Amino acid sequence: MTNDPLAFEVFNEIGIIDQLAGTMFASVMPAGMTQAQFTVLNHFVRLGVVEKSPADLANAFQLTRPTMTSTLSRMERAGLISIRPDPSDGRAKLVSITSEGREIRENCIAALMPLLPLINSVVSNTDLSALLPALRKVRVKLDALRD
Amino acid sequence: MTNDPLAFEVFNEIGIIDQLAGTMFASVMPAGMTQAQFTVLNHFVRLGVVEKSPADLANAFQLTRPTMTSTLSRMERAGLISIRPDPSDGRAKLVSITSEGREIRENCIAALMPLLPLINSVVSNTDLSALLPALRKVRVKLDALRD
DNA sequence: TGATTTTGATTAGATATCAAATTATATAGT
DNA sequence: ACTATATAATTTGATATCTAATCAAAATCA
Repeated sequence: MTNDPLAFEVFNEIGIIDQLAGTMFASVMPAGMTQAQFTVLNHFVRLGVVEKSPADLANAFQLTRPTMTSTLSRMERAGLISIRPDPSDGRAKLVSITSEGREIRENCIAALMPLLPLINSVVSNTDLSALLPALRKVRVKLDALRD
Repeated sequence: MTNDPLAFEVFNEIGIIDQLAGTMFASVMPAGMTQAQFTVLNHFVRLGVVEKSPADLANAFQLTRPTMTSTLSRMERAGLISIRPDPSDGRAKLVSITSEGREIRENCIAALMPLLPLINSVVSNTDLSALLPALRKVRVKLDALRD
């Protein structure tokens, strides 16, 4: 039936899983919270980042700067982050997470947790454990290709 | 470092790979051609579909009907598909691929092919072969969860 | 039959994403 | 110092995607 090259089939499966996982994610998030915004909040908390420029954030997530501008504007309007001019570079800005942003992120994490038993009920941790290093390997190699 | 549950880490890797693959895909596609549109063209050719309603297509790709309406409109405007009223159901429509759509799809396939040696140069077919059934398994289970 | 519910498609209004173009500030080069 | 180039952010205009709301036609049911 599917006579695609192996790599395309793998990417196809990955695309479908990403879509399914994304739908599960969205279905439990608080109103208005998106994956893009959650990723930014998570970055600040998980890595203990205090301040970072939009350009650095765009690089970290491998998104274009206009995309970051757009997401950050919305997040600032929602009170999740704070943006100030960079005193040492007139072109740049510095983004930081607000305490409200931290709270919202905690809520998101809490909302995500109930998904785990659901996922584990159909996919064993054994399978996931086997998958993780294999996927990492592919990701790293593919990432290195971007040059 | 990353202290996430296994499942989240796996989904995270999958998300990154999907993004990287999507970028590679987009970089070789002819102007204006998107993954969404290519998927529709491919569906008609690969499965030998003659006519199918927008609702059926939306189901096949697990997208909402408004999303299909939007994509199909653009594709019709571009001459890739043809849309006619369903004579047997006054609400429905029937979509089919045009000969121009077939040609464009061939061009896309041809444009995609050079990616293969590039991918194979960093990821072995052995690794991909191992990954495919594992991913399929997860995809199927996750898909079944959608109920 | 007549009213209710379901289904197909669309429109409206979001967010995320990109490429191309613009503006402002820095940096480099001569 | 002055010009040319590079970098940061943004604006514009596109596509894909979603949810909610609308309209029309079909199917169900009372």
